[in-house]
Amino acid sequence: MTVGRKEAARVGRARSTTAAELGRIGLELFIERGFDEVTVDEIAAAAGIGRRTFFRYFPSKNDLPWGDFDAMLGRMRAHLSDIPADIPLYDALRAAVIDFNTFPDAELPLHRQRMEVLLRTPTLVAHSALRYQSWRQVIADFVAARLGVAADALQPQTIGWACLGISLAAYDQWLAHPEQVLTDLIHQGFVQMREVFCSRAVPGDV
Amino acid sequence: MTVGRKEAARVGRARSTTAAELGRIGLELFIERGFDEVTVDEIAAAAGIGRRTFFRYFPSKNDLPWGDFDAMLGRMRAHLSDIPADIPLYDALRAAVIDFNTFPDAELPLHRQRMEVLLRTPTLVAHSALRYQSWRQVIADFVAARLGVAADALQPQTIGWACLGISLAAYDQWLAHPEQVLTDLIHQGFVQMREVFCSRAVPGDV
DNA sequence: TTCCCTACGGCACTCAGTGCCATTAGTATG
DNA sequence: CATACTAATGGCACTGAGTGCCGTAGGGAA
Repeated sequence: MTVGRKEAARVGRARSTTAAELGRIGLELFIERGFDEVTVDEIAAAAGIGRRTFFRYFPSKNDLPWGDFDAMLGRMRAHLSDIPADIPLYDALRAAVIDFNTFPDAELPLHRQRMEVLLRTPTLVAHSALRYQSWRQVIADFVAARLGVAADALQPQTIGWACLGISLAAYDQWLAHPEQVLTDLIHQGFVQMREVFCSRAVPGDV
Repeated sequence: MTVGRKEAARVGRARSTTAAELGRIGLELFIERGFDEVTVDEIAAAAGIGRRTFFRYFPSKNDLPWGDFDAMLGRMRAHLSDIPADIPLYDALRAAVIDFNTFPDAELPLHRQRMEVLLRTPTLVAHSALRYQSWRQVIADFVAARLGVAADALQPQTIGWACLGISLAAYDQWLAHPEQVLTDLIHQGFVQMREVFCSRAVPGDV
């Protein structure tokens, strides 16, 4: 079980590239010409590998633009578990979602382009639904632990959807209005959600 | 501009089937053998039409299980515009979402099977994202009108996501626990959303 | 060197989806 | 009835994603 940080020396033939490198090359092509205008053959050729090999690095063309999303989920999970128990759930969620979407200024331009591809290409909008499932589950697990209920119960799942929705609506604004600040938009989303859902209930509400 | 209810007599060759009929046949196969196990060729053969013709009734295999979703959206839009202006936004949304997902008892078993296919097949979960865009927009348009802001503004879009999330989380519970009542679950989702988002804010919250 | 192990990549195949176009089956008109 | 017009059908060929199979290349270990 050598979990060497680079596992520099392994048996067998050395890998000819990395998922990160392949992702960089592919994303560049997508940004330049549009997702649907680039074939897997072209990405493979640009990376100097065979088409068959591409599918050993990414299960599908759709997965390429996401980069190492699982690692990001891991960090969000870690961040959530670091939040003190006396912070109210609403504030904890807001902090975690904002943290998840906070990037160094230097990375913002590329992040914007990546999200432009991901959120403005119908094929990818569709495929993203599968990634969002894992994202929502991270939120749901946290909410479930806080409330002492099962992670697949209605409330944690509903809140998972709400947080996802706040994020995606914020991204949509951010892409349309580049002068705005992404994390501010997420904050506003949380506030505006509260505005609507905390309006006075009519009599008879449970 | 003859908008005859059946337009019984038109010029040109008569259609050999209908989208509804094709949808019925296809859905039956999907329920029986699973979405991924049925090819378009098989659906076409079962319906007695050519494969090429299938794609004139549905833009993709993924669209078949949805039936006439646009018509349902139209009804939701109509229902929303019938809601008196003095009903609070939260209550109006809850009523509309519940109404959208209310079906006669006789239709429930089939509806459950349809949703089972739609929500438990990864391919369709992904594709659904595109349908949900239109659904959310109906909600967003209503919220925007109520609040007097643009339909593509942050708040209407965020609330659109929230309502979608409440619905889908409720459907997930409903599929997992057949003894529960779908519309009750949606109601609970609205209540539970409020529970979390209306918890006391810490000082400094805008 | 030889062995072993792992990654590579070519090939052939399935299936979704599309453009093209000849054919079919209707209605309208003389 | 014959002809003209119109719209749907469906066959054919093609592109592109994704997969199983398998021989080969390139690395470390004995």
